[in-house]
Amino acid sequence: MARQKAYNEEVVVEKAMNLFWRNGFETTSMQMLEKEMGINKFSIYASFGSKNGLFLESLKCYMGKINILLNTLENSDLGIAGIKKYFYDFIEFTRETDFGKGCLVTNTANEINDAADEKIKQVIGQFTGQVREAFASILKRDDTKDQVLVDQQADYLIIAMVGLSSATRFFAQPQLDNYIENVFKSI
Amino acid sequence: MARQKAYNEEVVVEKAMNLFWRNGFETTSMQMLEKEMGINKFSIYASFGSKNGLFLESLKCYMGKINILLNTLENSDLGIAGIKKYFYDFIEFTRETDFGKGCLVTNTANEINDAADEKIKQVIGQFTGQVREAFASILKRDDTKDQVLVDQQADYLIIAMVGLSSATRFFAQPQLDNYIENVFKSI
DNA sequence: TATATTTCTAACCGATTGGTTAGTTTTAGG
DNA sequence: CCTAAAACTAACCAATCGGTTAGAAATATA
Repeated sequence: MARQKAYNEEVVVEKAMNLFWRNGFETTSMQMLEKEMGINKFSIYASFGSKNGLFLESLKCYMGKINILLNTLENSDLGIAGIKKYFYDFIEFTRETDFGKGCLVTNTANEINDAADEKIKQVIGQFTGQVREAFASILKRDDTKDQVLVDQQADYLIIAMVGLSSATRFFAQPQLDNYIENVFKSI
Repeated sequence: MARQKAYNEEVVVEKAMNLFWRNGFETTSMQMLEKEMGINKFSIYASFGSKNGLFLESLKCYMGKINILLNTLENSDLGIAGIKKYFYDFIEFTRETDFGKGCLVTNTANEINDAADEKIKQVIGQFTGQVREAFASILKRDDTKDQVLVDQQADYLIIAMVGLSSATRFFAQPQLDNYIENVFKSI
């Protein structure tokens, strides 16, 4: 009954996600988003309400991509070797984006302060918990490990993963390989 | 021959450093700095030239504090146990500042993009190299390790340290303890 | 083809950004 | 005590921030 949208929301969100990923939330201005998404500021606000709303959708888009890696992990029967493979897969995933900027969620957690938007903080917590649970569910398959050990190792691995996320931004592949091999030597 | 400064530059830099540490470079505005440092914008520009100049001095101030920990490490004869102690000392150091914000240099490295000020990028590189060398010099004291192993372990430890820096911001003490114990289990 | 509804363009909003400057206050040396 | 030099206050600057809005353009339905 009226004029139709000249853009697809999923498509433009992915473009926004890439820009946020490359530059961080604060550094990414509406001007830059207009250019990258190829649509006018009006359309961004019509579709996503605010810069925050667009960023939340971008985070969800990112998490969708990570979930593919997590599903691969959970469907594998490699045990701890599968988790190690996830670490390597994650590096490859971040390299695919042609700029090496680690994990968007970790970067966001590093950027925001306590006064940040509650929904964003919530998404960060959910995502971290989700990855930790994926690790724990794999570890739990080995019934020689009791729950205490599973929790300890999952806690260790999620922190090692946060470290890897930063490391992919500043260190070369041989150092990252060396890091991962050492991380998995201790479990 | 003229009016004298009503403030001490070292004192106000430390205040600026704390504000930058708490909020990051971009989020910290000149308004906030004026308030925290207790001096007028004019005086800040007279003493430090620019927001960037003030930030560089703040980074140097931070590194001076870390150097105290590194000196303690290099003067100890605890070997790897001394490096482990440095990890714990670092956590305590970040907790002392009443807001838990990890390592200012790591945070800065996470925040800036490729187009950032060259001097800042240089300082980050120098600092990372300095900490890595401190680790390497301790590892080298054990003459059962060859140079290749020393380099590998130093590379591993510097990445683990970057990870710890982020982790202090989001994880509680038991998880951090668990992380450190696992890190040092493998070397 | 007429109309109702939505999308779009582009100018605009107040607030805030980092940074500057004119003019006043202070103070040490002559 | 006078004066020159530095420190200070506070008003100001253009540019940019996220966000809004009036009016033109497009289009599915009647």
